[in-house]
Amino acid sequence: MEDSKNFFDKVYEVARLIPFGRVTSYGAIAKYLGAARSARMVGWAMNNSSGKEVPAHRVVNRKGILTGKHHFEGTNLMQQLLESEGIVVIENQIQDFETIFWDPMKELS
DNA sequence: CTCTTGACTGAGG
DNA sequence: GCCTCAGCCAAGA
Repeated sequence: MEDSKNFFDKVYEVARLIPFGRVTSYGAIAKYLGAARSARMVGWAMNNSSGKEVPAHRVVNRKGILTGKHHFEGTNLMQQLLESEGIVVIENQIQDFETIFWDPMKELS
């Protein structure tokens, strides 16, 4: 957290700070890190985070769609993880997204 | 070095 | 609300 050697490391830390039953977007993380235009890099970091303890399933795109579910093992693993936290997911899209949305800019400011 | 791909986003029609 | 286009930057071929 302190060093923040790599952009990726920051992404991992923020992702780990996401509270239970909450979700955030790639852009929110990127913006919090000062790279608002680098949302793709957040996604790339998540891809590299495979095998780590990063709750990537809590990170979705700005629409609340599980765009990254394809990167998980099963076809519905990501959805199951979210549902396990009380999040309702229909057709790969999070319901009440705005309600459970966790903005690091507001929560961590 | 150049080109393509990608877990994205905002603006414009 | 939807679709399309452009910008963004890192990694791999």
